[in-house]
Amino acid sequence: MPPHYDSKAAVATPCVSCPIRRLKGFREFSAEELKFVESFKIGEMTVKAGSHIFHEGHDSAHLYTVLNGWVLRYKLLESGRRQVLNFAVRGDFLGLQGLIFDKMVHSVQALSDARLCIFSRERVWELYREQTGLAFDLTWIASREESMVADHLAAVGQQPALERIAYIFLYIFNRARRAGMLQGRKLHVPITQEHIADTMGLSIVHTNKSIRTLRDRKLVDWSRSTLTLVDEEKLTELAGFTTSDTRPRPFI
Amino acid sequence: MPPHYDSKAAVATPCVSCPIRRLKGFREFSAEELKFVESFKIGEMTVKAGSHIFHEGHDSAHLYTVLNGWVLRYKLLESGRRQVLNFAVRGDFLGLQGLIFDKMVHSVQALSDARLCIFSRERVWELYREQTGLAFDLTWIASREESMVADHLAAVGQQPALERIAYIFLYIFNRARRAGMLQGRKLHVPITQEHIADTMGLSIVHTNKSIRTLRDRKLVDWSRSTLTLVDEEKLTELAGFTTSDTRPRPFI
DNA sequence: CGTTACCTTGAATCTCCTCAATACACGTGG
DNA sequence: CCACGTGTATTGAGGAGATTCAAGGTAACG
Repeated sequence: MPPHYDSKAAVATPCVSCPIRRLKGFREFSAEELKFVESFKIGEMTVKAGSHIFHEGHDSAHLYTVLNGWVLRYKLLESGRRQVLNFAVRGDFLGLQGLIFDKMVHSVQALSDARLCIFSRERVWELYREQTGLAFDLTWIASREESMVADHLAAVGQQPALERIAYIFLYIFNRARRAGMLQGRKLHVPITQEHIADTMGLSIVHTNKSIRTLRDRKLVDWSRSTLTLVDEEKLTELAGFTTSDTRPRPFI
Repeated sequence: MPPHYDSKAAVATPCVSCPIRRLKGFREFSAEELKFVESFKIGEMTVKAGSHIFHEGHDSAHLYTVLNGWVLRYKLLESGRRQVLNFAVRGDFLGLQGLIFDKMVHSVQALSDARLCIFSRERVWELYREQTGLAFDLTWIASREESMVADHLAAVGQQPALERIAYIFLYIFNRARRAGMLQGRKLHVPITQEHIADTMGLSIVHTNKSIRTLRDRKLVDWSRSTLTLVDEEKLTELAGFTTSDTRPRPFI
């Protein structure tokens, strides 16, 4: 089940001038690393909003880095319910689990139109052999991903609804902030209340009522897919804890 | 806050005759890898039941592999509530996050008296430089850990209490099975109902009532720290899904 | 201008939680 | 050997929080 390749794909950017590298918080690459990544990169592709990049249970020949857009990682249960595991943004790596386990253990879907960088799965071995720093980056990425999912688990398992919503809003906002995706204090996200509900283990109805409470208390605003943190401090206090995203060290 | 070293520590086993390597499901090591791991290993230690191996927020000079015993990884929230992230058994690696983030993002505690293999954190760089296979193993370990936490998240976020308990019992049993820790169809575990509750985001009382229901339905038995799967098939069906532990490929 | 996707709100219900009390096993010290 | 404390398991009762059901409402799009 190959992903949908956009025929109108723009010309791929060379890694040297990759916009992600310029974002602060992303580590420097050596000239040698940059050269390797350039050869490691197969190309770029654009996926349409709603289309799937990986299907749970299937394998994939490729690995991706998100260049633009919002991406969803989720699991479907036999009951038909969906657990959202995480949201991916610019700079996030996709498909590591497919590489490790030979098949994906969750699905990955584009929430918005998204542009992805494509990497060769075969050459990963070369990467491990020749690029120690990049190999460590892959471990870093996997470990950080675990840390984020663990934070979500703590929120879902131990916090009441209002605190959970506060937590996930903060989380989404902070991730977008680091990826340079904010419009001032506002953030436009293609995330619905149903996504929030499926992330935090709540019903849509209760999620909606909780969001309304947060709005009434003037902590956040949420309208037309735009998230505004009105009072970030109080929201942080309410959430109880935040994913402390120390120094990111992404793949591209 | 250094871990508690047991003065009565037995002599460390050479890696060549490591009992874990003989367990099926663990990958073979090349002679070269074995030699490296031997030099990578600092020693062994025994920790007492209840003592901490890592504290959230602190760093550590060492990495560990569990040789024997049960280990708990958990997070404490500001509200005082605890989220158990996972249980570690023989062959599981501890402290990777401390290596990656310079500090632990969760705490690690021995549930029983446990014997650990100690590795040098400094020499990890050497590992990445010279031992491609072992470097990949570390990524594998991080990725698998994420996958397990993601499964727990799906259960906690989307399943009712009874299904959650069924899930975690199956999970614990399967992990113990792969580690060769079963006594026939029984498993002696130093896990309390409170641990189960804090893993699955339930109160102790409701956890107890759910376990009772499972016992009444003759699916499991739980008495004196001994877990028996009376009807594994029905339990699996009830749980809805299980962590499909493909080919383990641990560190030692 | 009708369809679709998403958001919103009220009402009834139920799952799960807290409180409270008791029981049981185990280890320690008198 | 028994009394006592501690940690764990058990059970009932009442209530809070979250769910489901049901019915709109609103914005976007062809």
